Amino acid sequence: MELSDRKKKILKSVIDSYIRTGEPVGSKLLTGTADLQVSSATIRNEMNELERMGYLEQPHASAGRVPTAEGYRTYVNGLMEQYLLSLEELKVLNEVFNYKVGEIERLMESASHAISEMTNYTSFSVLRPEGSSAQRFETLYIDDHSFLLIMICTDGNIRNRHVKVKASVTPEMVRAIADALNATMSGVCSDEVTLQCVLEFEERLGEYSGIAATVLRVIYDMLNSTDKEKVHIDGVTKLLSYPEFSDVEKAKGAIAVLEDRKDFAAKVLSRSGDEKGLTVHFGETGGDLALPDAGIVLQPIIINGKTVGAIGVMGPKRMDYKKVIASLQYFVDNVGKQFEGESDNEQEQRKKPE
Amino acid sequence: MELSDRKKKILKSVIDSYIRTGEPVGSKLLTGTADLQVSSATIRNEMNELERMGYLEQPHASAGRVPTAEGYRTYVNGLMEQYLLSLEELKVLNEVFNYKVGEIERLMESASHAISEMTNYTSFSVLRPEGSSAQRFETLYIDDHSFLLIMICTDGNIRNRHVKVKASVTPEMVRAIADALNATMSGVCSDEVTLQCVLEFEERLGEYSGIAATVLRVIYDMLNSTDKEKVHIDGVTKLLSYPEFSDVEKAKGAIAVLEDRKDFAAKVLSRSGDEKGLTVHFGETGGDLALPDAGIVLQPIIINGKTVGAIGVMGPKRMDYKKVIASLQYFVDNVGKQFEGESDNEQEQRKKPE
DNA sequence: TTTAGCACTTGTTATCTTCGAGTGCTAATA
DNA sequence: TATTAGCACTCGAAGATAACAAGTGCTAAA
Repeated sequence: MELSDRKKKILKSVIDSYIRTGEPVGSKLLTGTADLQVSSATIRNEMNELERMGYLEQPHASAGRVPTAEGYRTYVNGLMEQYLLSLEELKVLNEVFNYKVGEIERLMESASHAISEMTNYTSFSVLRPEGSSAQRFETLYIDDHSFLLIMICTDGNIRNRHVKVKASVTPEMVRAIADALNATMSGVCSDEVTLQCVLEFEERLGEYSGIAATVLRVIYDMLNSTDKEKVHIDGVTKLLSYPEFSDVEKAKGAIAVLEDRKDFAAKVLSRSGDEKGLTVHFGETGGDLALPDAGIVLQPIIINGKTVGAIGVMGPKRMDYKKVIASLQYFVDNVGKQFEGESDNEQEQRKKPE
Repeated sequence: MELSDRKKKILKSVIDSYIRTGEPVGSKLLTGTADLQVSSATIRNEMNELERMGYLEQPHASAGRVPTAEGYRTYVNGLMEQYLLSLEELKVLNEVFNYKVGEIERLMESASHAISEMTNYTSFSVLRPEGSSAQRFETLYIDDHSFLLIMICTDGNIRNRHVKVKASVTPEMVRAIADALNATMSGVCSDEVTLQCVLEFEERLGEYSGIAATVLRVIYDMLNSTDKEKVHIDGVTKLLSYPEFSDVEKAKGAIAVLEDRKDFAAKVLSRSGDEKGLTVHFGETGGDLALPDAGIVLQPIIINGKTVGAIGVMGPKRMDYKKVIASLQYFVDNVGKQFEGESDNEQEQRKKPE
């Protein structure tokens, strides 16, 4: 059923007010608001209908109205006005782009921090695990007792480790290690490292085989760490400032969801895989991201058609969606600009917003 | 003033009980406890004295006694018995050593996680910023559009970045970059990069100078990120389970201290610099680590005489110090074994605890 | 269709009481 | 002299009660 113009106006006013104060809003409060030139009684009637239609509800019989999940949904999908980021806010966000060059991971962490600060909600960023396998290995001689072991993955990502050993190493030895690795281990991922690989690797090392065990350990660790979700969380305490979380149990519930990083990352990423754009999850209706008292806004980060992760905000259900959405969208738009087209740093430095 | 044996026994019993239940403990409760064969009246008298001596206090006139900071201090410094880690617990901790080879950073993070799980308190690990300057640069050609830029610091640490550029790169170009960097930038730290350096670097790049801006940006970022404290926090929600933090404001206070990572790291590290061993901070008396309701146990991590960071636990003031201390000490002892003597992996793999 | 008026509902807040745990003190006891 | 039983006292926690305020739905009039 379509909402009349007046109903829309009232619904919007109720939600705006509720977002601002957190108090259930009554008919009298709305009387002067907006361009509603009607009495409180009329508003009461309308609110009554809005309640029966499922957009509002009463916490208890003699309180004002509070938006339902459905109410929030229609609010977000059209009722709310657009939020224009202030110059101050733009400056903060742009600084993120100025100082974090190239690396999406730290760029997202910084952005997450900035967004948490400017919205005053908890924010998070999640990076999709790589899951790719090793394509090529390189080594770099550092000094008598250490060398750098570099793994170049099939997807272009790079992992490396500084390997320190008791025995003294030489540039030739380090080169031999790279050769042996490339001969035996290229293209494998962590569960494909068979005993045969290992033995062959040792054999190929020849006179240097004494170091094989150490190298294999490091390799094993590198292969495994590639496919680990990276979750960054910012501003947890902010959540605790809102009255909806003044009950510790509720606060614990919300924070626990974030703290179980592995599980949280899985949920966020599966959701970001399905949806290409920003999604909003209110309370219980968030599916696997269900949280009775919190709302979550989730923005997948897609670069060159690949979902590389997501960034988002968690706040009370009544959070300032327009501001949160504007911030996230500004970020993702600029990330796009910066990384699209074979991720070029140099060119983008000129284009980047001032 | 020395405490009589009986006073010690009573003080210990009070604290043991308070740690267990969180309730102020009264004289009657202690009657049957331990080997105290005296009436509640006698205990009352003793407790009265212990209060006047500053070891106990009453939350209000008609409640039981609660330990003061001084009480906890004497408890920790001798009254409490030693906690023996269970086989289960040893296994969990040892697994940390088994799976994280070599890299102190992730080893500490994993240990922090394990310790949080087994003690049920919040834990954290802090890494001292390096602050060293670049000694030498290396580059490694990856593909047409990217190369690896490696910075070897004066203290032996290594930072590196995968630099992606639009223009196509060649192995020779990449080599030229390394040479130019080594000629102009070795030995500098971030605030010593002068305009002169920059210009000279560009000049030395010669025909490749088009890439200078990108490289400099990355270098600048690397130089700065070296001296960033790394703080890892685990099990924040655990704190919220204790009644002393059932007031959100108190919980917020405690968590906020952890969340202001920069500030927290500074405090932890300054404290870890002064003290060589494990320290315990109770409530207000923690100096700069002051927290009205929380206790902190802090264990510096010292490798080859250098304080590289610290690991610690935060819980309610009445936390199970013996267990926390035992866990932290076990960890630090084994870290010592693993990394002492020019940090050798290979040798230690045999020694490491099973 | 709108509105003024009113009875009704219900959470909030404050006040008061009761209850119980625990104390300190005194006087008796070993 | 050290210990203990007994008791009056204190003070917070928990519960009951009442006053209050906010907000509603409904009715009847405009």
